Amino acid sequence: MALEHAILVSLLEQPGSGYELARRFDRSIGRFWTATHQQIYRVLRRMETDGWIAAQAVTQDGRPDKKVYSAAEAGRSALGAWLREPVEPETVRHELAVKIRAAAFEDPSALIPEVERHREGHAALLARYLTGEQRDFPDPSALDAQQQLQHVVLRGGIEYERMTLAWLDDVLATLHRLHRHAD
Amino acid sequence: MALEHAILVSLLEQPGSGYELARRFDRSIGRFWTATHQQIYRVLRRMETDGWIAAQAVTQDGRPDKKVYSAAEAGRSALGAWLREPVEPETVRHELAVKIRAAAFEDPSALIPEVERHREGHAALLARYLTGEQRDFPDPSALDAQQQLQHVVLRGGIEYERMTLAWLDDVLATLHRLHRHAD
DNA sequence: GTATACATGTAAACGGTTACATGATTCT
DNA sequence: AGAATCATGTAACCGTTTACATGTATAC
Repeated sequence: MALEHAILVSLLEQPGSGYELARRFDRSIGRFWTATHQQIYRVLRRMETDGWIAAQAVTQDGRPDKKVYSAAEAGRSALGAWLREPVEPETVRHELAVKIRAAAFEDPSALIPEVERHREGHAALLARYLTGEQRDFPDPSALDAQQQLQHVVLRGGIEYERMTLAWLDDVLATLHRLHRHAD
Repeated sequence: MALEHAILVSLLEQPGSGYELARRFDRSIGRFWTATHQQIYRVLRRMETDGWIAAQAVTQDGRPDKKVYSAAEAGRSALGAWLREPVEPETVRHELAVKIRAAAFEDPSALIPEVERHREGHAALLARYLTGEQRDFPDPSALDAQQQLQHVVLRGGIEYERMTLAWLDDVLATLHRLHRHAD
């Protein structure tokens, strides 16, 4: 389980409320770990009970009050212990790949719009990553350790999207070829 | 959920028992969808109840009897309906990326052996994919539709591993650079 | 007036993981 | 004698998803 640890990293980078964390998980952290607000609130309560994080109530006017969490010493050392544990190989769940193999038993060209929609999504994501890279890391030679590590993770996302786009083009070419030969 | 559909695809490609399916999920199908035998047996029973698959008892001597499942008409049409549904974007769970960002709050060089172990795993997987490609698709111009679709999915796996290897080299270079500057 | 953003929760259902269980056969 | 392969299952637990719930404030 890494949701606790992803939350710890986010709170170490910047303290925040459950709501703010949920928004971060929709954006930067969500690139490599997704979570809904329900999960986040539940885990935050457990982490507070365990002393990994500390909450501070912040009253706001014009807006609901919020609880701002920050990482506590116990959380920091738990993160360190987790870092030294070996990573289990990630379990793969690639629905589109299942569909592509399933297409052999239906009309393969019916998948073309689906794959094109996927392709557009990945192209849009790549564009957002590249914009974010220029905004957040304009001068790669002037980054501290934290930023360099954030940047290398972002580069991974960028390369993943590039590879995926090229592969989806390959998939589309294959589907079109099968379509032509089915005529 | 796609486990049902992954099982259907596998049974359409080749009927088999729960045990045989579990082995396939450890190999070819496991490239893009993982499942343990417990999950598989549970889902097979549900699918049989729903009429998606049909079982045939096969008595063997020298070995335990087995139930060989094959896809039924209802399963085939369920697969077709699923194919026409839009794919939800996959939820990402990339534990190593969380660790890399977490490394900013610990000694980053402590992650180096971990990343190297990961790198070796991906290199070994790439080698297996390439061997499998040569064995199963020696002549890409002489493939039927089913094989072409299997091949394009395998090419996706190969490109994913290549990209990951290059990225892990990038990560290692970053960690080494941080280590040198920390001296 | 309607939609969106802010802010936090409960409850139920589902899917996946881990541990345990059984029993025969073949290979070393 | 012990390990690995074949073959199928139960039970408990945990994490994730989805639906429901509430209420204020701001923007259009």
